[in-house]
Amino acid sequence: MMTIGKLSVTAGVKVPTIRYYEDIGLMPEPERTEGNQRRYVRAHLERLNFIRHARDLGFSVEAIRDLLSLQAKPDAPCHDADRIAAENLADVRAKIARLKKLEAELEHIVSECAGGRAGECNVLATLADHALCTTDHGHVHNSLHEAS
Amino acid sequence: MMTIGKLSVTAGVKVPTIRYYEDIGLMPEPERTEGNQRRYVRAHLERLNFIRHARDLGFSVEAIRDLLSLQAKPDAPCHDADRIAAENLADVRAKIARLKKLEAELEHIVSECAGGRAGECNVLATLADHALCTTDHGHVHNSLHEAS
DNA sequence: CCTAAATCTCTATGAACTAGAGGTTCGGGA
DNA sequence: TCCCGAACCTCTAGTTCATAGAGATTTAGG
Repeated sequence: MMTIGKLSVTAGVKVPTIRYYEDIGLMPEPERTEGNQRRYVRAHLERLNFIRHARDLGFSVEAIRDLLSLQAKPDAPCHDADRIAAENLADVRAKIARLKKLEAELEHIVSECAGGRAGECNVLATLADHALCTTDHGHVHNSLHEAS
Repeated sequence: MMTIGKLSVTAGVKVPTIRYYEDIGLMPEPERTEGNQRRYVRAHLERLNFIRHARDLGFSVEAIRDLLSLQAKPDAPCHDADRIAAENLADVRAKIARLKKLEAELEHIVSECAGGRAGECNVLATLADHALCTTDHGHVHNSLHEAS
């Protein structure tokens, strides 16, 4: 039996957010004390961890709701789970690819600029041109500043 | 010279969102026709592409504003760019790591379940246990369903 | 038993959009 | 040249996913 505060710290989810998740039905209503305070058990912690991880990774609340509801029906769960997983896989891969590009650019910026040579850094031009592009839109001239 | 509709389609950003970006100062006010309609040039498209990519990758509007503002001051821009880059690098790496884990799990789900064997699939138990965990919280028993 | 910390509900704020109402402008065809 | 439907305009309101206070109540340790 743990309080909402303990659950909050353990799962790394803020107290109001836990109550919010209860409101929208992601978390079940826990038992209450005589004085109306929520008391949670380990199962709640695991569910909340699941929700937090999924949110961190960009799943919408709706997707999480789907996922959580699946386990309630043990008949033919695979098909739905498969669909949900497949729907996210391409997206996840695209995100990884773009983040890797971004990582490389950020590394470049940090290592190059940490030296302290200001004025020779074309970081922003680079970023504006290609760093964040997954779709190849060819060689376009950087005119970021012209737009502002 | 393109209309907001053309810009919207080309950049993949909805029309109201473009106007919203203008409101909050991410996009500059473009020229207008006699009849008060916005007309954009290529520079606007590039800037909007930059914004969209950055948003997709999880940068906040504030971070993007920082990045965009840097190029306006050519004096000692490196220091700021460096700081902004460094602030984001760790976060980007963490995101990549977690997404890779998620990718592996999703692949597993898709390949395993695509066979069609319903009822033998422990996808959800797997997810609930460890799939989405970056912080190792040890071997906890899956009791997701007990919480609902 | 007493009190400080934690909890309760409820309402409001925040970011980042998104949608709709009601009116105006644009551009291609008759 | 005029017309009309699509696209545009502003403005307000709603959405999602939280997060922050106000003011009242409960809990637990000394």
